[in-house]
This record gives sequence, C-alpha cells and structure tokens, in this order.
Amino acid sequence: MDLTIKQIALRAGVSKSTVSRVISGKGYASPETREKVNQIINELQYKPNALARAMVSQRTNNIGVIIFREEYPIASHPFYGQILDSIITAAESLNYSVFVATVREMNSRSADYMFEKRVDGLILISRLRKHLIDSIQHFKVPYVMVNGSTDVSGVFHLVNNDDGGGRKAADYLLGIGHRNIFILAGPQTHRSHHLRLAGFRDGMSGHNNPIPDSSIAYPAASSFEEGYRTMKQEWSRFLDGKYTAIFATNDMIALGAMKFLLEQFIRIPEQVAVMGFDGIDYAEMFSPSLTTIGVDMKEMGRQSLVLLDNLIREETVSGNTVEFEPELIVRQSTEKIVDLKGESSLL
Amino acid sequence: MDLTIKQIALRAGVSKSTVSRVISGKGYASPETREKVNQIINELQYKPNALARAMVSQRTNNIGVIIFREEYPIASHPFYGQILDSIITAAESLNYSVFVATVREMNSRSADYMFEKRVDGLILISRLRKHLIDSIQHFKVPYVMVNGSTDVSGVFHLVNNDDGGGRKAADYLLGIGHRNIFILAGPQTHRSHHLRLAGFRDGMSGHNNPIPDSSIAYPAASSFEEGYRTMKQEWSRFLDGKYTAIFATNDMIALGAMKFLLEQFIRIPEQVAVMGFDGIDYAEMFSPSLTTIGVDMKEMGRQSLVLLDNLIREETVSGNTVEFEPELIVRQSTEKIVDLKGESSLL
DNA sequence: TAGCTTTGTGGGAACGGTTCCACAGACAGA
DNA sequence: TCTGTCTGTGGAACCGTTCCCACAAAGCTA
Repeated sequence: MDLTIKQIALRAGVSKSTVSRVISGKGYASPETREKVNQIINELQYKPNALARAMVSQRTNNIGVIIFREEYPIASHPFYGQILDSIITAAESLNYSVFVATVREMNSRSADYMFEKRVDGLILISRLRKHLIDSIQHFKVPYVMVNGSTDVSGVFHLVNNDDGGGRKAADYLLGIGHRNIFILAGPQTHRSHHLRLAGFRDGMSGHNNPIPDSSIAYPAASSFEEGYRTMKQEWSRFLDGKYTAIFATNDMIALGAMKFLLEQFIRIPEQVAVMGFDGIDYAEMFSPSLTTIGVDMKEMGRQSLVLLDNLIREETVSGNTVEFEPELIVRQSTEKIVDLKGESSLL
Repeated sequence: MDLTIKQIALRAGVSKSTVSRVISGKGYASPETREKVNQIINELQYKPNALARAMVSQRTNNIGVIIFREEYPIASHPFYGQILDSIITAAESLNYSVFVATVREMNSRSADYMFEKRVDGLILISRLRKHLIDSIQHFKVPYVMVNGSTDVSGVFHLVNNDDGGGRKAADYLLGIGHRNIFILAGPQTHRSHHLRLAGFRDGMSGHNNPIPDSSIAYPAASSFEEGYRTMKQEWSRFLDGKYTAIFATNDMIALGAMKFLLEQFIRIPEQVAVMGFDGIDYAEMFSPSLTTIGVDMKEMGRQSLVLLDNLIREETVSGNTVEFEPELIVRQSTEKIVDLKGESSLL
C-alpha cells in the first residue's frame, strides 16, 4: 500500500513529474518513457492515492447519500433502497464513489462527516432537516433532494407527480365501477402522502363523487404494521360503510390492510378491491398481487445523480424541479369489474 | 469550504500547530488559548479536512462494503440490504464512514476505487471473486467476509450456521408430522443453499426418513421468480408425489412457490405446509405468513464491523470464523399439525 | 544560583500527489 | 547564424493537516 509515485519514478529513472504526466495523459512524454512507466505501474500494481489527488484537485469524486430514516431499516427499504440502488449503479458509471449514511432526527453526526470528508455533492432522500440544509448551504456543497419536501427554496428536487398519481388512481377505480371508497392515508406531514390523498380526492370530486372525511383513516406511519393496525381498528366502521374498494397512499399500508382483510376471509378483489401507490417489488409478489400507481424509482435514482453531477461540474441546470410521471399498474387486487350499482358485496 | 486551520490560527493569533493541538486535545495549550481557538472554530463552523488528516495519519476512517450482486437490485435486497443497514448503523457509532459498492462478475471497477480511496478495511458480502481477493491481499487491506464462501484460507468469516439450520427445519417439519417433503434448493454453488440442503437431508436421514433425489427441484436462482417458475414447472410431479410440505432453502424461493400454490387454490397450510429460510421481513407479511429459519442479519452486520474494526486496529482477533445460530420461527404457513398418517390432503 | 522539569508555543518537514515554470535540445524559417 | 517554436524533462511550490523538535519562560529542587 505504501507504493508511491516516487518509487515508480525511481524505478523508471525519471522524475515524479514525468510519471504524473504519463498517468494523467496530459503534458508531454515520449513514447518510450510512457511505455516504460506504464509497464512498471502494471507490474507493481500501483494505484494512485486518491486522497493526495483530492488535496490538490479539490475534487474527491465522492458523493454522499443521506437517507432520513424513521423506524424502518432503510437500505433494505423497498422504496428508498431501490432508489439508493440505482444511485449506486449510476455513480459507478460516472466515476463517483458513494458514502451512504442514514440519519434520524437531529443527530446528523454522520452527515457532518460528509463535510469533513469533503464530498463533491450530496443526495438527500426523503425528509429534510432544516439544520442539515443550513450546514449544506454554509459549506456550499451541491446537493439534490429526492422525494423530499419543497418548502426550502432554491433546492433541486426530484419528485414523483404524486398529485397526478392520486388522480390516476381515482380515475381508474371510478372507471371500473367503484363509488364508495375507503382511504388509508399515511402521515400527512409527508409531502407524498399528502399530495396523493389530495390528488385522489380531487379526482373523485371531479367526477362528482367526493370522498367524505369520514371515509378516510390515517395510519400513523407509512408501514405495513400501521396499515394492518389501522385496518383492524377501523374494521367495524369499514363494514358499516359498505365500501367496495380501499385506496392506500402507499403500497406498504395497502399490503398491511390487505393482510388483515385476508385474515377476515374477505375475498380480494371479489368483495373488496385494494389499491396502493409506489410500485414496490413486493406489491407484485403478494397474493393477490396489488394494483398500484408505480413510481419510477430507478429513473429517479439515476437522474438524481446525473443532476448532481451537472451541479458539481457547474454546468447550467435548467429548472430546479424534475417531476416523474407515475404509471398505473393493474393487478389482481382490483381485477374484477364490480357491477355498476357499485354496491358492496360484503356479507 | 476553503476554511483551513491556517485561517483559524491567523484569527486566533496563534500558530497552526497550536490550533491543531487544541483540536486534537493532545499536547499543551493554555486554557485561554484553548477557549479562544474553540470559539473561533465554532463561530466560523470550521471543519477539519479529513483528506489532509488521512494523508498524514494514514487512516481514512472509511470502510468499503462490497456487495456482489447478481440479477437482483442489492441494496434493497431484503437479506443483504438488512445486513448493509446494520453495518451502516454500527459504522456510525465507531466513527467510520462507509462506501457502498455493488459489483457483478469480474468488472470490479468500483472495488478498485476502494483501494485508490485508501479505505481502512473492507466488508465483502455474499460471493467472493478470486480476482478481488487477490487485490485485497496484495494491498494488505483488512477485510472480513459476510455469508461468503470459505474456500480461501485465512479469511475472516461471519456465517450463519446453515447446516444446523437445515437440520432444525427438518426436525421441526418431522415433529409436526410431515414425512413426505418436497425441496426447492437454490443454486448449489452458493454455500448457504448447499449447506441448508445438506443439513436438511441430514436431519431427515437421522430420523430414518431420507429424502430421495427425486424430491428435490433446483431453482436456477434464489429469487421469488425462480421459486414461482420452478414450482409451476414441477407441478405435476409435485402432485404425483403426494407431498404434505415444501422446504425451500431461502424465503424468496418459498414465497414464489407459495404464490403459485395459492393461484392453484391450494390451501396453506391445510393442504400443503411451506417453510423457508432467512427470516426476511416479507416472510412475516405475506398471507399466510411464512414459517422459516431466521438468520440474525442485524447481528451479522454489526459484528462484521466490530471484527473489521479490530482487524484495522491490529488487535488480536481470536479464531477466524464467527458462526451465528439461526432460530426457528413458526408462522401460519405450517401452523396446522397434520395427522400422523402423514398423508397428503391434496385432491 | 545552577540545573532540571513542566508548560506553552511556533517552525517546518512530511504525507503523495498535481501543476507551473524553467530549461535544454532539436528543428524550422529567415 | 540567430531566433522562435516544439518536445521532453525535472525542480519546486502547493493542497491542509499532524507531529517532531527547538525554544522560552516559569517553577522546583538541591
């Protein structure tokens, strides 16, 4: 590991300037010198010290990905983990190495390290903490936000069109005959859940079929467990309402609710149709598979890195919000067309 | 960002050596100087440059996690992602930042970067590539392997007791009355799948109930899709065999198979019991929830970092293999005790 | 009072690269 | 032959730290 450019120079009988020139490929170097130096480098498996390079170039070619986690383990999260995955893949092709940190609440210690480590840029996933944004701006580190809140101005955002997605969901459920729909709406402090609910209600109202507040239940978190728990808690109210369908503002909640329904021997979609939002892998795997509004996580991850790279290279970046259009994915959980009376077939 | 120890020294009216001493806390510095310097540091939000530090200390406090991916997106993988998660969490408390790279096949470009970036250590997850191990040993970077193959000697390993887990599974299924069991065994080139199968067969044989080769099918990958596909392909053979239970060498395969069974309106566990191995989150979420042999992924992740840290600090590390004991987790997919005749209730 | 230790501080080399600049030789054009 | 450009190379400063060493002042002991 303690092999330096100096040793290479020594063996090749040239100065370290020359070796440096050969490696970088810029500046003059005779073909013979070039060959000789390269041969020695290969032979000794010399790898330039990226730290030393970064010191002078002021570029580390490292970026940081900071994921705000709440209770859920995050790298393995079916939604954020997927985004992380495609960031890592994209980073490889653009020659960045990526630091991954998860932070919860205010103890953004691991985020602070990013500054000390002098990352070239940051990708923030999910929530944003004012405290951290302040630091980022103070240190003038380029950054983009993926699927985060939009209340800080001048931030480059990559978001899903959650509003439009909600509307798509409404259109679809209306289209296959549902009129009386129960909603499981995740934490409304979270931009996505908020917009998905708003979009959905908006879509329903647009077709003269407004959703009353009483048809909405609010799981305390966007998790499977909360979906299950909330459905269980609302069960009698649900039965009384004679609902034919359930729309959840994300897949995990939908799957949790579905699990409870199945335990009550409710047939899906024959008795109740269930629809989610996100398009996580597991939505397809469950039985029945879940109809959902699919977010292009892969593309969001990839583009966040491309955008960040542009920011780092100080190229002009047009606009400051990239919106992704989600896509309706019809699966078993809503497959059956209910009869147009729209009545519940429960009981 | 261009705030250096020099500027701090200038403002405090001391030399940079003194500032350095104040920051590190070692060496003499009068209380007044200490206070003054600290105040300026806080005021200016100075953050020491980790690159420069690393240059002289020869320690970056960065580690690399390299995950060998095959087809599946890896950070979001329910098994490896979980391990990654707990590594990241543990790293934070030990003051390491972590680079995450995924590599497939021989193009270990992003692994090479790890050397240039001078990571203090490496954690290799899943498969190992001879090529990479050679590099690692050449550069003398401390490393540990999590859940990998054991054919390279002198490597620090953290593995699950897959063999014993397989035996546990056999004991359990036998214990609840199953005699005629179908096995879905993942890629036998993979240590885990191989040992789980071996352990299971061994356990069955030990109770005078050997599994014939004809009762084993081999999905080509350890994925949900392959589990589904294989079950579908083996369907008639399965029916003919009058099996009462299925054991898969990992949860994903089990869940895939279960999906196919449910589509055939097979009742689980009433007609067929299904059992997996891994203990991924989704095993619990599915309907019916999946009985499995749970691997302590969290602890594996955490301990891999602790072990690596010891290696980095050159403390003596006893032994070179840490084995984790998996745990039987009984859930709905096997809940029913079949009658002791052990006959299939299919058809 | 001489000598030693303790406390406090600053100078400068080193870490391993990049890059600017100087310089030398070859070669071309006037 | 002189000047100018091109090619090829080495020396040295610099990036931002740490840390060794020198040095000075003060306090203690004999």
